[in-house]
Amino acid sequence: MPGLTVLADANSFFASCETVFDPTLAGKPVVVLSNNDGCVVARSAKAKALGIANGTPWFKIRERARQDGVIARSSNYELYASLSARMMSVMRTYMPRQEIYSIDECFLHAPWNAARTAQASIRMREAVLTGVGIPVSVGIAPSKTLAKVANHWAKDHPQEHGVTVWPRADDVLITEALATIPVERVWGVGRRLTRTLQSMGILTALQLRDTDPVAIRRRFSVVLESTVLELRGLPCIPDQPAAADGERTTQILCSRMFSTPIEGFEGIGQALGLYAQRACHRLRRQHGLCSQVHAFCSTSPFDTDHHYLSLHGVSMLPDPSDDPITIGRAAYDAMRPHFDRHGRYIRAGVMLCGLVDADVFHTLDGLEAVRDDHHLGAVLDEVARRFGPARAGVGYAGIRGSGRHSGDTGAPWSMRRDMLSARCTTRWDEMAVVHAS
DNA sequence: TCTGGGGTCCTAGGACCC
DNA sequence: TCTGGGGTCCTAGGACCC
Repeated sequence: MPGLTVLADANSFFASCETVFDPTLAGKPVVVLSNNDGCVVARSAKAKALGIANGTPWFKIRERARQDGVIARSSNYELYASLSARMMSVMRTYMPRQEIYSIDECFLHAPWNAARTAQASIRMREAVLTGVGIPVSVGIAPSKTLAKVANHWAKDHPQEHGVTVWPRADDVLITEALATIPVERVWGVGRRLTRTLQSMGILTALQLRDTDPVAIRRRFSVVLESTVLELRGLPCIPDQPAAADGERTTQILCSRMFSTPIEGFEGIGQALGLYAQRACHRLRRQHGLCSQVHAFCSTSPFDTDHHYLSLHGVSMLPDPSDDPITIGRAAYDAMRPHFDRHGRYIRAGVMLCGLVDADVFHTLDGLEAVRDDHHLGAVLDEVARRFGPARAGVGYAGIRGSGRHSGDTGAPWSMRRDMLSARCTTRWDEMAVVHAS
């Protein structure tokens, strides 16, 4: 139906979240680090201006960054998820349909003309800024891909005041803008495609838009063909099914890097047990059962003194299950026969596949799921609901270290987050304190 | 010393069927 | 013994996203 696609995307979301409850960070170079304080995953505008790239390992730039006055924070996903939910709920009061695309961005459908859509977007942006404290940028266009490009344009051009409106794909101004945008900044064009496209002489978003879509489909795929059509203003990418509570995924993955390497199967077994229980918790939350449990672990690809090892095993469950003990044991059994005791492992993970709907499955005659007869999963879920995540579990999942974050088991390999901010919006004892004088 | 953690979709190719 | 064309389903792997 007629109307425009609106993409609202927070500016430097994680860094902005850190600033909401610590206003002393405003206007300063702030970076947020990945788990184990490994890489930079978000930068404030000032940090970007210092030339810090996303994905940079923190240990490589730490000294220099300190000299430059950069403030680093460990990632505080509990805080970010809470502020994301507030931001999304404010925005959906301004437009009739919202598709939450990631923690910091959503598509909105505006069934109006350009002027009215722009007005609503400006008000929406103001409401999020004053009500939640997060600055967002808005791109408005006939298709999602073009709205994404418009959103980048809004972020890169302060004179747009955070809202870029591109109502007609064939407008000469838009054509001129696309000519200045490198092809790798187009949504759906990653590193590999960029290289191939460049070798064909396609360097800008405009050149991609003006390439024959049929040729693109033959040479690449229907996905990239859609990208070309979307750049021409033809919407091809449908909304994902509503992101309601209990939404189903097709696989569940829980994996982590360790703060120090693990040698030997005992430690790997502990980690697999912990990750299996977290995956299992997510499985029950979406009312699913799984029929395959994958376990994997690997050594560091950066350790040139040792052979790189990447081990992977699968257990097929005789009957689909959501029981933490069954799934934990399956992860352990999947890895055991493949394990190489000579490795120094820095990562392990558990993936649940072959997911089926628990409510549908148990109605099938003659097929009995192994459904957590002892209700251990349900008890663990209730403990988590009342007291927060990771308060109780089997084996290492039931052990708490002295650190505040929920990933800390106290094991030597447990995740490190040395610069964690307070979870102001989800923990009574970490609420922000304001002094008046 | 120290390099994240989730997901989705598409395609090619093999197995199997008529 | 030899042999066609076309379809479906499944899986592994690749590419992408934030």
